[in-house]
Amino acid sequence: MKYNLIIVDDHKMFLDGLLSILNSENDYNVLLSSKDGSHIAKYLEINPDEKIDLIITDISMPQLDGISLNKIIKEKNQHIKTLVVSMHSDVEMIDDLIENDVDGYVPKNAEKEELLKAIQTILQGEKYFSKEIKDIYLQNKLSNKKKESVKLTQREVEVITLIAQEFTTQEIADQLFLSKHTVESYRKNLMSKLNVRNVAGLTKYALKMKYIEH
Amino acid sequence: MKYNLIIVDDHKMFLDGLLSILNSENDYNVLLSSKDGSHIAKYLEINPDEKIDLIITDISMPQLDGISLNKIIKEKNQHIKTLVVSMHSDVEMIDDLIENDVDGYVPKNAEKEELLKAIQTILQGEKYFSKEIKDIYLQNKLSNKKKESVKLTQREVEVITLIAQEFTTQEIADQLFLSKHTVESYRKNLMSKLNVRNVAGLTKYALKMKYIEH
DNA sequence: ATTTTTTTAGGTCTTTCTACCGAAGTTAGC
DNA sequence: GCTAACTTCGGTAGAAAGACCTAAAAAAAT
Repeated sequence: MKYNLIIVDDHKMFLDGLLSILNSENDYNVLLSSKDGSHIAKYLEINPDEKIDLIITDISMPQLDGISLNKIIKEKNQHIKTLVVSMHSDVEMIDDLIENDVDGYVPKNAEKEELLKAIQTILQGEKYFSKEIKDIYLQNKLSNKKKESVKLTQREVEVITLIAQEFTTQEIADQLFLSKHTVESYRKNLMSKLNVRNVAGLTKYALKMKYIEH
Repeated sequence: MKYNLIIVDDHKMFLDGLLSILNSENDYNVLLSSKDGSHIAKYLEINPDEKIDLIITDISMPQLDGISLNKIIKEKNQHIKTLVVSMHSDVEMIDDLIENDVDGYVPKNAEKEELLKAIQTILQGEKYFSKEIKDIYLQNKLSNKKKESVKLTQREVEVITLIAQEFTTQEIADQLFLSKHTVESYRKNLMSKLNVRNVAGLTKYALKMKYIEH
């Protein structure tokens, strides 16, 4: 009896690669492969009785991102396992995934053997997170004991967004109907909260958090 | 007679995928696959007589990025064709690649068929750039007629890199053994060249061009 | 209901940035 | 060889940013 898999990745070529790796194994039957998470969500809705064992998914996808897709999957089909294969290894993302009950995470620069091991482990009911991911996660958790999660308030996000959009303090003050002193306070607090030295640091943070587009 | 290929990509899994795609074709013989561009550079130096037809490479790689690798390849081995397979589709990057005589560019979300077509086309001595790439390129070139290609000098790149790394003018001056006036001149010229207003704009540009890491 | 956080704003002072100016030696392109 | 671009440095001056401080009303959390 073969396991039934579904693969989602918007990089078609990667999808092809994964497919040929899995097809060369005898245990797996790839039911469906798609470059769009929303297809999968619809498929699950239409075919509730289909026996699916594992869904392998990327994180960044155009229509429906991997995290949301995972949420949708797990909401209605707790028995379906999910494995994320991605090139992003931010702590925030890993946090997000763990909270959403993902069963495993393997970076795209992992070896083929590791991927297969991850699939096997997960199908046996265990979790699989690759060493790199665990390291990043732990290291960050340990070093951030005091810092805790740096959370910006709504107003702070507004200000840092405008700063990263190259507006001057006065312009930001005008736009938000604030005193320029207030905006300066925000900038100061932002820098100290985020532990950066100047606008360059704030801009990088805004980009990382996707407050502005690249 | 098979064609000899070399593949470079730091995403091991993608590499495996590419390999299995190419191995399923009969015309190609993958001599070497590596996740590090510098290996390839060394290999070419050690084996100057090896007959290599095509090198397929990613752009963003840890040790030696695709653009630099391409430059090294083309400097000593004009007969070797190069195909870039990447997920980045910025105009600047495409510009860079064309200037460095890359023979083709296919995005990672392309179909397997397109990849094979690209390889065939290039091996026949023509260039192959996928439609998406050509579109992005043309659209941007047309809208940027006046801007022209903004080229930064080596020194300018050094300065903008340090600016984006949150160093102050004085610190940059000290590091580069320049007067702070000089550094200020550079910053001013950079802003006017790149048409940005301040450090935030410079930082975003530095990130886009990957002068610094995210 | 009380405490904490957020939002707002002011002052002072130093440093840095940005905008102008000019200029000279070096390198590279034509 | 000439010209253009690059690299370097200087001055002046004003705007903005960044380092300190305090503080109070509003909102959120406990």
